[in-house]
Amino acid sequence: MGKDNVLLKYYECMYKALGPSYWWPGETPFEICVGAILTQNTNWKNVERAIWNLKEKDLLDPQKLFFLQDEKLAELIRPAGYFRIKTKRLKNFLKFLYKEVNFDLEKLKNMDLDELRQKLLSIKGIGYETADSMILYAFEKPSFVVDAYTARIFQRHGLIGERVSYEELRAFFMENLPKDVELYKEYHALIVRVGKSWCGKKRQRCEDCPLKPYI
DNA sequence: GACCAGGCACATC
DNA sequence: GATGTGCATGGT
Repeated sequence: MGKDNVLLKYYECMYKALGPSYWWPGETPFEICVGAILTQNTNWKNVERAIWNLKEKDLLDPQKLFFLQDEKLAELIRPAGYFRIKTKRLKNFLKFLYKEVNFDLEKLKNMDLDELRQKLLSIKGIGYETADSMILYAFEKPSFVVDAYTARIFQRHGLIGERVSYEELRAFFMENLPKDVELYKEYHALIVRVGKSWCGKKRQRCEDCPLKPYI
């Protein structure tokens, strides 16, 4: 990929069409982490309901959630779907926070990116996308987030093959973009927004997408 | 009613 | 390594 970087052109194009995204929607690093788990294969609207339930009871706090009964937590996050398994995943994350940094998220921010990524990936229920979302949006380190939209859009545009793995796709972006937190944040956000409105849906091809000139 | 949504772990080949 | 399946709610 040359230095008039195609990926940067995509970025400009999406940004011009849609404007800034102000992502991640969430007031604290912890809220962002919770949202990252709850939004796994789930519409964000449903996640908002779940998070609102937690906020309403003043429970959106690592220690409070850690001590909250599983059944209670499950009931509160029910609107986000997969509520039983997500309860376990949240609890796994909370146990990690307790054991690793005694609930002090600031300490995670001080870790090296690759070390933090490895630790997050070792938690059951946190896979690549969830880990990278936390690292980028909650802990503000330059780890590019790949998701279903990313793969679909760039496959449809012919920039990548049909069967690229998550790690390959992430490396493709990270090797061809400056390692910049704000750029990565906005880039992923724009991809999701383009995906929702234009050419990223499952059974759809590009029609009036702002990226059409690049196909 | 079918299909989809900002995935992941686990079983199986 | 790749592929298939269960997990669940709410919107279109």
